[in-house]
Amino acid sequence: MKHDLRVVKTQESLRHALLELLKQKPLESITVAELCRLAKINRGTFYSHYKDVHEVFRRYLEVIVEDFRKAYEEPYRKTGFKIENIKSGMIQIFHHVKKYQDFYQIVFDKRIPLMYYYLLFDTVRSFMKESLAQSLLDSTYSAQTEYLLSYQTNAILGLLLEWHRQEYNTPATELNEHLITILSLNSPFRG
Amino acid sequence: MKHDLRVVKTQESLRHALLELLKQKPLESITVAELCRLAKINRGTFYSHYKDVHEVFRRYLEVIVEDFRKAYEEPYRKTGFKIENIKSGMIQIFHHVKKYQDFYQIVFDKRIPLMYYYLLFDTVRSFMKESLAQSLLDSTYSAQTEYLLSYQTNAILGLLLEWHRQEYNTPATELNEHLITILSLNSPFRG
DNA sequence: AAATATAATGAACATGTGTACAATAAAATT
DNA sequence: AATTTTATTGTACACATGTTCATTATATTT
Repeated sequence: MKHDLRVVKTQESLRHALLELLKQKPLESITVAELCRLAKINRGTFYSHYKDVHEVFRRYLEVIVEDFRKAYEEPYRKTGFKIENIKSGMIQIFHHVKKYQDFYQIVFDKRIPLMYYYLLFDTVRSFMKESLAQSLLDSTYSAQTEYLLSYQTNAILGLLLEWHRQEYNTPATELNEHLITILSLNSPFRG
Repeated sequence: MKHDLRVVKTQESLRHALLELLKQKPLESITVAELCRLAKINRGTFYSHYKDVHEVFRRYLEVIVEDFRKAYEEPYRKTGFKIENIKSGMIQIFHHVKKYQDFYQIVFDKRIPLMYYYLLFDTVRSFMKESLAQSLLDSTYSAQTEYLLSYQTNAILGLLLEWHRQEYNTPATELNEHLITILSLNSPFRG
């Protein structure tokens, strides 16, 4: 009774229908009704699984964001958490975003709720926090640190935001260089 | 025929009704129908002025964001655009946000479209860009600069985001100090 | 295979959305 | 003050939302 086949079938149908509709129209204009029509799922059934169309998208996005986390982690792994030794070629996040450009275009769309942005934000921030905890003494950790973390996290997301505005035309490799340059100017965690 | 009194009356009624409803419930749950009922405005009339409830809020918020811009400008004015001489007491943005906390709580709510965030972002970024243009040679300006601007702009907004998560409990004066400390670590525009 | 559990369906209901249009009311213009 | 202009109203319509509940279908368990 763990994975009822009927439930699996229903959710797969809905997810598949959503991806199909996203090829045709923006997420914000997709209604529960048409999603159910296409998926051949009763609307009442939909509501027993999801609150709204966003929830279908969010569950799918969570898988992608997990991949984002891994991409973000990469330079930390490569440098053995000596992040000051980072090299441009180690950066994977921009390649990741480019790979899932269709999704990030939705995430950064002005009509879309902040919720997805926060999903990214939390992912980056929690990883940054962990890696900072390793390299910092407990005594130096303060309320200041929380703000510094959010400052730095959001700065990184600012690059993605700008990329989005440039319609993802800048090559990922160029963004890698930009990030390295910025990081060499801004080194908040040094000393 | 510039300012038809009927139009003014209608828009004032709707704005007043919105502020009234916001005392009771989140923006996302306010419907056009109930807004019109409270404002005693025909629903058809509503649609001849606004696309949706968000548009009523957005127009109101634009006034507040203009005040935000002035608050952001303050240290630049006080230092005569020698921003490296900034002192904690010159910073006004956090006082501004605290003053309009009720609105910023909405802007940063996870259910709210990114559009309002972009309103803030664009305000900060365009000002930063102007003030940077003054202190920079034309030749040093490049695509890199666009990314650096978005990086720095979003970093500042990261502080507001963290403040929101801390439910605005941190005193504004403490945030001033945090910002000064961070800026003294991060000085991307020096030299 | 039969019994049991439960997910999915279909129908209904009150309310909201977005649009259209003729009738009315209230402005601005003369 | 009379005329013209136009904003607002009332009504209607097709469709969407979110919920409820009895019925049916299809899993899982025995």
